[in-house]
Amino acid sequence: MSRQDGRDRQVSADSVDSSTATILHVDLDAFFASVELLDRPELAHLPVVVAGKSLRSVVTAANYPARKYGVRSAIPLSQALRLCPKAIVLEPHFEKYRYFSKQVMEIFDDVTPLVERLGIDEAFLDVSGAKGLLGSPAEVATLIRRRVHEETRLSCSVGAASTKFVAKLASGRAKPDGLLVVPADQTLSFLHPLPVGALWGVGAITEDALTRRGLRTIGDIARSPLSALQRAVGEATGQRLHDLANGRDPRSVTTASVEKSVGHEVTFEVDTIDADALRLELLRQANAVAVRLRTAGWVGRTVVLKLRYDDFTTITRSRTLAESTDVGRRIFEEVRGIYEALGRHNPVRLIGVRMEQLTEGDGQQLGLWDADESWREAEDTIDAVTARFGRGMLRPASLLKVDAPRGDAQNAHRIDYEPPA
DNA sequence: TCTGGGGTCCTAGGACCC
DNA sequence: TCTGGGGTCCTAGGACCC
Repeated sequence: MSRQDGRDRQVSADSVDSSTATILHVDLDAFFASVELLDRPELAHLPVVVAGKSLRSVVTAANYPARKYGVRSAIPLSQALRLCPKAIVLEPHFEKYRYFSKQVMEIFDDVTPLVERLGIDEAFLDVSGAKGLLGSPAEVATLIRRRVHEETRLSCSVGAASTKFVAKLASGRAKPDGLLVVPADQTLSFLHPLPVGALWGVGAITEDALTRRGLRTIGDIARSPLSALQRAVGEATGQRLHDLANGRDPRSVTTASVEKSVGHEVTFEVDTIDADALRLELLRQANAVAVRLRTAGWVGRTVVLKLRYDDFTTITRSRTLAESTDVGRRIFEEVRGIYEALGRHNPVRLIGVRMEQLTEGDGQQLGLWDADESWREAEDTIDAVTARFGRGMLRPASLLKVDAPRGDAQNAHRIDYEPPA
């Protein structure tokens, strides 16, 4: 194996034969925090976390000085501040992250057409075809790291291996600002000492189930009989863990992915039992989901309502429609029906709407800025208005002004209405 | 000051059909 | 009168990932 880090950028990548490690996993270091610090370089050596304003927010990113205190992504902000009271809290700016993500992904696209994006800040690259033009995988990785730093001032870490899973583990071990190459013939010696929690798909609960059976390292999993593993964690997971632990990962780097669902959810600042407020939120989310469906040219057939109560118990209820839809009003009616069928409620902490069973639209709907589509938006807005001010107080149609010039996406659903006197 | 928001995948039970 | 097995669809919940 060969490790390269920020102090030692050019040296060790050449010291090992990387020709079998043709899959790269590139991961930006502490991405959200690093982007924020581009504008606030004077804070870079201080503990910084990125988190929303809400009292109920969680840490979405922590820089390395903050991690020294045990602050990590996904822990509640309140806990982070207990661990590190001096931490500086910055609000997230997702537009900026998308911008930098695009810059970085374009560098990847320059290197190989085989790029598989994984969220906003990481990707797999198959560089087996780059050998002639750009050099060995280690050389390609070094090139990527240099370009990312030169063009964005962000640092990233790269793992190079013969499979996706090992490449991802390697990038994690290379962090921050490093490169780790694991040649194919060193895969098992790299994997087997690692704890089971390092396996893809093993979180806290599965880790517990495995360690209770005396399986502590990936090597233990590799040597465990498949059937015993499957009894412990289920058929599919058992098979997958057994394969990964033995260095088998058949997944190739794939560029296209098909979305299976779209949804929105929100956690309230304060738990609520106000049925009107909940309905209004459902309407807002149903519309937002519908807009995303139409923008993508999809329709969905299964409507899912998600509720989390004040005691954190979470339920989902779904209904499958006879016909797929991309109309906010239709989604709202269904989800409202599901909600009302539930009867009485404890205080609600979170509410969400999701559409599943997505397929391509039939082409009848010409887009957001089609006049008919805009009228659907108008109808949804009428519902929002009447939900807020009460039915019978409005003659909605006469109060609405729909501004939707054909083909003008910007104004497509800007709908003005006059609130009641 | 306990626990976000976007998702994917898997399991298990029941209905229903052949 | 009692009872197969396979396959698909639907629903609910939960683990996990970024």
